[in-house]
Amino acid sequence: METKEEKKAQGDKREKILQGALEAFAKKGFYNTKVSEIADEAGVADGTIYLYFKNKDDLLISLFEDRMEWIIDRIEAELEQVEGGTIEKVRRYMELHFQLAVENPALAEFITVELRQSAKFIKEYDNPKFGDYLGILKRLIEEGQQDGTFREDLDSRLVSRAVFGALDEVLLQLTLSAEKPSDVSLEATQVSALLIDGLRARE
Amino acid sequence: METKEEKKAQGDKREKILQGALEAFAKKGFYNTKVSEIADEAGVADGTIYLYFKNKDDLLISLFEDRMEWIIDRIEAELEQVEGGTIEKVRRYMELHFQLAVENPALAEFITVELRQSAKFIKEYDNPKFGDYLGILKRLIEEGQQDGTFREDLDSRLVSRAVFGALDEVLLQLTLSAEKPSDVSLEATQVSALLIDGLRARE
Amino acid sequence: METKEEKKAQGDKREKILQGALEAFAKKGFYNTKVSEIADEAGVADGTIYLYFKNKDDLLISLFEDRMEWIIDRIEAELEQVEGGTIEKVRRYMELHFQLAVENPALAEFITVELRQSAKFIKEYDNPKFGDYLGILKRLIEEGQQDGTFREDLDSRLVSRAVFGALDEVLLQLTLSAEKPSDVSLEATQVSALLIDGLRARE
Amino acid sequence: METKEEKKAQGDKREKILQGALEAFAKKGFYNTKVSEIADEAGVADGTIYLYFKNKDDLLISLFEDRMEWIIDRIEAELEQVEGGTIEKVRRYMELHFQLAVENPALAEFITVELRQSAKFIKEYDNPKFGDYLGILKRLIEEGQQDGTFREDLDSRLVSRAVFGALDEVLLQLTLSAEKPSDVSLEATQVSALLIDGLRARE
DNA sequence: GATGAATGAGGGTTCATTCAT
DNA sequence: TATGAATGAACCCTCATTCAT
Repeated sequence: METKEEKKAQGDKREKILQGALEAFAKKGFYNTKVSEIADEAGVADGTIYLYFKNKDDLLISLFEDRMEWIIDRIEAELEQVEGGTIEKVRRYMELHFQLAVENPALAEFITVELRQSAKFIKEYDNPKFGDYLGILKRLIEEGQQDGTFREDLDSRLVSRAVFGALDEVLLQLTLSAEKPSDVSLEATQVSALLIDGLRARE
Repeated sequence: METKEEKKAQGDKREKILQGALEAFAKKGFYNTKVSEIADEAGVADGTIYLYFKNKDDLLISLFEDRMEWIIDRIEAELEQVEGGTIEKVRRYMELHFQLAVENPALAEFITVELRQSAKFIKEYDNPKFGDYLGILKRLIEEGQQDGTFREDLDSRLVSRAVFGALDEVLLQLTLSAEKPSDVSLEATQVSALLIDGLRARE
Repeated sequence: METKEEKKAQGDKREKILQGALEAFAKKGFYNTKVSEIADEAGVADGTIYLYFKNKDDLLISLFEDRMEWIIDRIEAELEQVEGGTIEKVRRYMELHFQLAVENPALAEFITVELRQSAKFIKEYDNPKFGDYLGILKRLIEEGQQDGTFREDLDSRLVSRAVFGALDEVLLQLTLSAEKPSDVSLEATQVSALLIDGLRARE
Repeated sequence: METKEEKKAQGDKREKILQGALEAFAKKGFYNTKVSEIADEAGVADGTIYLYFKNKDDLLISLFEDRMEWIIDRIEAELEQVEGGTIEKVRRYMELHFQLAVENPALAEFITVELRQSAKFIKEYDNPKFGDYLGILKRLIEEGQQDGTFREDLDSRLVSRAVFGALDEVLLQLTLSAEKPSDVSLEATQVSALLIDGLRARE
């Protein structure tokens, strides 16, 4: 029992810091956020952050890893529930992408805005979890190509990128607009329609 | 004559700074670039930058404005040459998007990576030129919807965003990969195929 | 019995900390040594140190006091064994100074390097034990002056300082050199020769 | 003219910082001196220090180099003036050692207290100028050994160390005592007597 | 007593911006 | 205009010390 509680207490503080960082980064961006602001947001002392993370960069990377992992788990769990063919799965994937964003606006802001910067400038970090996330979509597309649902003349890797980009940009726009939407089903439906029809095999 | 030469000389120095900033931002990102590095790259003194720009933020914004304007001019000029219907124009738009990126790799890196950050964190700046650029695409789509080429059930504003996102993400990927591609026609073709087929009206 | 054991246990832990501090200070110097490193070296928790010492300064001072006392006891015990006149005693004093250093290299590094700093910057501490150590030498010199062995035109306090300085500097040099000497009798002999001949009364 | 003035202005600021650092280090020691205190003492902004020195360590090292060089020049110039044999020169060397200390009390405090620490803990710095300073003494001793004035059974390197140690320790004591002496000829004479008689060849 | 996670004041260093030349 | 030395506010991170367990 004791070890479990200790583990939990530790995890709690680490998680509080990650969450504080997420809020802060979403609000002001990585480079405009002071470590002390993260500490404030998390309700810990500045120094405490350095008990759990090597430095500010490491905190950013850890936040990506942690949240992407959570997203991947959620998406994969939901996709398993889907009854229907590949198209239904892809549609659901897109729907979930938007839905998670609406449920977690700070996370959405953080990922849409910071992912690119960090991909490029945090040295020697290639964000494997993001690759995993894209991999889910890539596999769905390949499934569709194999079962004849999707056209075969498109490279699955390239297309998964393009689809992600489309979703991400639309989300960015929603995210940045002053009034945060509580419902994005319209947007989700339209973007799905565009992309799925683009993917569909023609006779 | 004299005024013109002076104007030109001025313009030359201003342009050298903008170009220096572009190179520097592309290489290291806005937040990791020192003003002195921009000055080095431009071959001017640090202080000179402040004769032409209010501050570092203003330099970033001016760079966006200037380069986006240039891109818009190029795209609009090229689109006027296009013979053929809306589909041909949209295809050409996408092609040009990639082509300009290949011809101006620093510019491509700069825009794909920095546009989002700056959109969000440079205070009170809503990047009107970027709106203009998207506007071109939006108008093409609306033309297509009016002449029956494109489906009418999609919001042109939303779709133009999605299309831009798809192009941009694919470009980012190309841009970040170690070996810079000299030819991206394959990628351009595939992404066009996906998106244009998604846009097409069905009978 | 129990109290004695407790006392001993206490003493053991206190001594472990002092020894850990000695090793650490010798290796990296007072200002470059973290309290946590001392704790590591001593095999105790960081907080434990504060049960035995008021703070890091106090630990330094206590270490001086303790080790100087031990040195003084050793020297005095050995000097009592010396058969022969003042000259023999002074020679033995110098010999012992080097010998103790060779036997306790960490202690030698610590004292040669840290004594001066601490003498000056640890507030309100005038290092009485060091005075005691010098006092032994001073008294030997005065004995020699009274019994006619040593010249009387020199101030014993000043000379004891000078002699200590000579020994200390030579030791510092030996201590800092890469290969730690296991035998320093040559150095001891030469320095003795120089200083004792300098002290000797002339007819 | 202009270049010379510029050079001088530059030199002036660098020198002001060195002098400020010297005062500050003498007063509180290297590790207890904040960079901002040095800046205050020098009458410059904190950042200015980093235009002239890489970091705080570099400032310390530069200060050693610069001041030791000055001392060496002074000593060598004075020794050239000495009429008389080796003994007179060694006596003068010792006298100058004390005299320079009295004339430059901050410098004396700095060198007596900080030299050892820095010798050991500033990484990869072996203080060549200090070697030069000792070299002067070593050469004088060797001269004396060759012309028969000094005994030949002592290693000149070792003895020069011992002599320096004796001088340095006596100086430290004078330096640390509350009332700064304006005249140290007594001390100089006594220490000279001790050491020179120790060095002298016997018939 | 013993622990070590948590604290938060403090300091070295950076760098956008200024201004005397 | 152009320069670049100088500025000093800002910030990341360290580490001596505390205290709940």
